[in-house]
Order: sequence, then C-alpha cells, then structure tokens
Amino acid sequence: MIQVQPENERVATNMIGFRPLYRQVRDTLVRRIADGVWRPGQLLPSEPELATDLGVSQGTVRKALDEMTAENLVTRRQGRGTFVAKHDDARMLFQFFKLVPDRGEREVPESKVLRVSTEIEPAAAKQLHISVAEPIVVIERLRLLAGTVHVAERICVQAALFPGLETHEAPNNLYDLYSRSFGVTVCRASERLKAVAATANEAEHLGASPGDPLLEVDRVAFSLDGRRVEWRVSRCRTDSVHYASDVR
Amino acid sequence: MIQVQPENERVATNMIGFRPLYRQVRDTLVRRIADGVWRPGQLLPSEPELATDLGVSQGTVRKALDEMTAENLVTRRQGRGTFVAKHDDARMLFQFFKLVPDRGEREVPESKVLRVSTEIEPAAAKQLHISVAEPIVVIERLRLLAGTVHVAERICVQAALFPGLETHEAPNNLYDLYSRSFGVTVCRASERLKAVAATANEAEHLGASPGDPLLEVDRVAFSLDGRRVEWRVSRCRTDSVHYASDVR
DNA sequence: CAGTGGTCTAGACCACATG
DNA sequence: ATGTGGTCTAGACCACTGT
Repeated sequence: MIQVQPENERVATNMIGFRPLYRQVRDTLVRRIADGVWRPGQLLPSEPELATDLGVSQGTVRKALDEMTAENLVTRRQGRGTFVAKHDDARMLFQFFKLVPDRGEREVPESKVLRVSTEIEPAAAKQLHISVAEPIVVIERLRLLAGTVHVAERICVQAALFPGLETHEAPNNLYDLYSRSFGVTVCRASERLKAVAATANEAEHLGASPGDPLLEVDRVAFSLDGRRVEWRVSRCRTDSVHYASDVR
Repeated sequence: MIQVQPENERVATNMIGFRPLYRQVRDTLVRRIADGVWRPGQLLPSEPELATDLGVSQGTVRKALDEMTAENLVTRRQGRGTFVAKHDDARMLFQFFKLVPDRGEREVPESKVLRVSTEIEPAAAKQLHISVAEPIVVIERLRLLAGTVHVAERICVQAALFPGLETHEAPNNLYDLYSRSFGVTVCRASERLKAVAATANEAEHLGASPGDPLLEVDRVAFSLDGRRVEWRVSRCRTDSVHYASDVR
C-alpha cells in the first residue's frame, strides 16, 4: 500500500495548485521510472495492481497511463501489459532524428565521432541553466546517411550528470546511452531552426563549399524530471534530405 | 435520435476495419463540423444531449470530445460548454506560423500580397492530389515582422474549392478566410524544411543578397476531412528569427 | 440557482497474448 | 484457462459559469 495521498483533502477545496488524482498518479509513476524503479523496456504492474497499491480506482490509473502513452513514456499492448518506453529501437531514434531523404525510405544514420573533451563552456552552461563553472562534456561528430556525411554537430552535456561519458564508445543513439548508463531519460526537446552559411571547416566535413546554405538545428533536450540535460547544435546539408515536421 | 449505428454488430466480431464506438462518435461530430452544422466559435450541445441523440453513454461522448480537444478541433470550458475551435485568434494563427524572433515576444506578422492569379499548375496539382487540368489559384505575398520583410511565399489552392478567392481581400490569416468563407477548415499540416540559397528575385524582396541562406518551408495543409487543400512554399530570412519546433 | 464540463469510481464485456 | 489492456456503461460528486 503506497498511498498517493494526502494533498487532496476534501476539506481544503479551492486550494491553488490543486492537481487531480490521476495527475498525481502519473507524476508518481513518472518519478518511479525516473528513479529507475522500473527500467526502460521493463513490464509495469497491471492496472488492478497499481490501483490497489496506490489506493485509487483502476479507471484513475488508466487515465494516468493513457497520458503517459500520449507522452511516449510507456507502451501498452493488449494482452501483454504496459512497458516503459525504450529509446533503442528505430522508432524512438526517429522521434528525435527528423532528417528524411527527399526520395526513398527513412534510414538510420551512422555516426563518426571527431572529438570528445571536457571543458568550461559558459555558453553551454547558460543553455543548460547550470553554473558557468560546471565542467561540460563536448562531443563533436558527423552523421551519415547512405554513406554520405549530412550533419556536423556539437553536443554539450553537464559532466557531473554523465560521469565517465568520455570513455564510452559513443553509440549511434546517444539518448539510449544516456538512459541505459546514466539513468537520464530524454523525453522531449525544444528546437530552433535557422538557415546559415557553411564555414570553411564545416564545408570540408560536409563535402560542400564555404557559404553554402546549411540547416542549423539548435536543440535543448529535457529529461523526464524536466531538467535541461543536453544542448546540441547540428548543421545539416539539405540538398537531398529535409527536416520533416508535422503541425497539428 | 440520430443513431451512430449499426457498423458494430456484436455478431460479426473480429471484423477488420472495426472502429470503436467513441471513434465513430468523433467521426460523426467531425463530419457535422466539416459540413457546417456547427460553425467555428459556436456552442455544441451538452454531453448528455449528444449522448441521448447518438444513443451512446455520456462517457463515450466524453472520450470522443477529449480526442477532439487534443486535435484542437474543439475547446471545452468548465461551466460554459464545448465550442468549435476558431482560427481567428492569435493562438490559432501561431499554431501554423512558427517563425519567432530570436529575442523578444512572439508577434503577429503583416501580409503584403504581390500577385494573385489562376493558372494551370501541374506541380501544385500533384502536391494537392488532384487532376493536373484543375485550375489553381496562386497567391504570392510577403510577410513582415516588426515592419521588416522576413518571408516570401507562394500559395497554391484548387480554384474549385475556393470560388471567387481571387476577389477577396487577402487577410492576414488565410486559414480563417478558408474556414469562414469557404467552409474549409485546416486542421493539420505536413512540412518539409530545407536550407536554400536566395535567388536574385527573392533577395530583392527580402532585402538580402543573392546566394544568402534562406529557410524554405514546404507545407501541405489538410482539412478536417483529410483532403490536401493547400500547398505553400515559404522562403524565410532567419538572421533575426527562427523556426520553433517542439519534439515529444 | 441550474446547467456545464472535470474527476472519480465500479463493474461489465471484449480482444489479444501466453501458457 | 488465465490475465492483460481496450471499450463501454452508469452514476456520483465537484468546480466553474451564468442567471
């Protein structure tokens, strides 16, 4: 019996900051996932179990889980159960990798790391809302589609959040590594897109000419608990690929 | 009594193409909105009314309306009722206008129409999935933020869908005009973004130099009933603004 | 005050997956 | 056969809105 309550005493109605029960349940479950009680890919307890554990009705648990499904935090399968979402499959990679060939199928990009270092980087610290004195791990890498370099990017994270990150073999899907090895699960990102001119250095890496137009994607990624955990600036050739965005 | 049924005879279970009741209700309500039974901004019948009208429980109506809320098709206000979403307020404009100043508040763009014509335009017909012989209305215009031209765009729609569109004073928010005057409500769009080099003509309009990097936004807009109703290509200066995208 | 949507509960039946 | 999530129902109480 792990009651969600109190917080909602029927007495003190009209209180500001009131959250409905199903949202408290959601937050409780998210917290447990963030804390590693259930790891990505793992099966959650069934709805009736959670309901009795938390002291609420099954319908309330269902509403909480439905919200989490909409947020891509869990996957539900009829007859199987509810699973913590994984980042390692193609679908989850594509959730954040929005570069698509103009013609032909979507494909998984390759990665080629150029440089990894730990530095004081005030600009990154500012983006991540942490002290400018905090050490930052900086990763520079290229990404390839169909064997051709399309992206040059620079990734900045707080070193203290990812101890030993520099020594890891940087995998294709960084967010999977963050989640598996450091318990930091990226669930959403805010991106700013611009068209910029390629520098000489970028042009060389990307097989373009200086001054060629590149798509710059400036992304801040947020973890389950709402912290800013990564700042990434990608510069992309878009002559044969495009950035796909669905607006609703 | 306007039954939703049959379609779901309990007898023929396991039928492919099965849709749950609440989705049939949703589709029925969407159809009525698309058909103009309820106009944008208008109040819908209450949940109990809809439930008895459609011969389902209130909970099922609620689930349908919740989906429509998530799709920005209706707005619900406790104590007031459920309203058909409007496109004319700033929030709805911003749903599709994603260009934001790098510093400072979001603002509503001005529009300056350069040219309106009706032509045979095979490329547009292909994008809209209609016959290449269908006449197309082409609108070319500039959009300004803080008095400065930031966007040059070319908009193509099927002339038959918008009779007399050329004679209209083109307003700031085209989608509001589509909805009010032609009963075509845009509810979502698919966009492809690229970085391109400005042509001499674009450079002149945008106050830039030929070859300067521009952000190209290639958008197909869909109406409530799922038809492709507009193809629009925008070319944007992004030196002091950016395209904002939230990924989840 | 009456009527609306928002929340919460309890229980039924279904389709799907696994043993 | 059992247990899971998916759907559907019925009814309760609440908070908000207008009269």
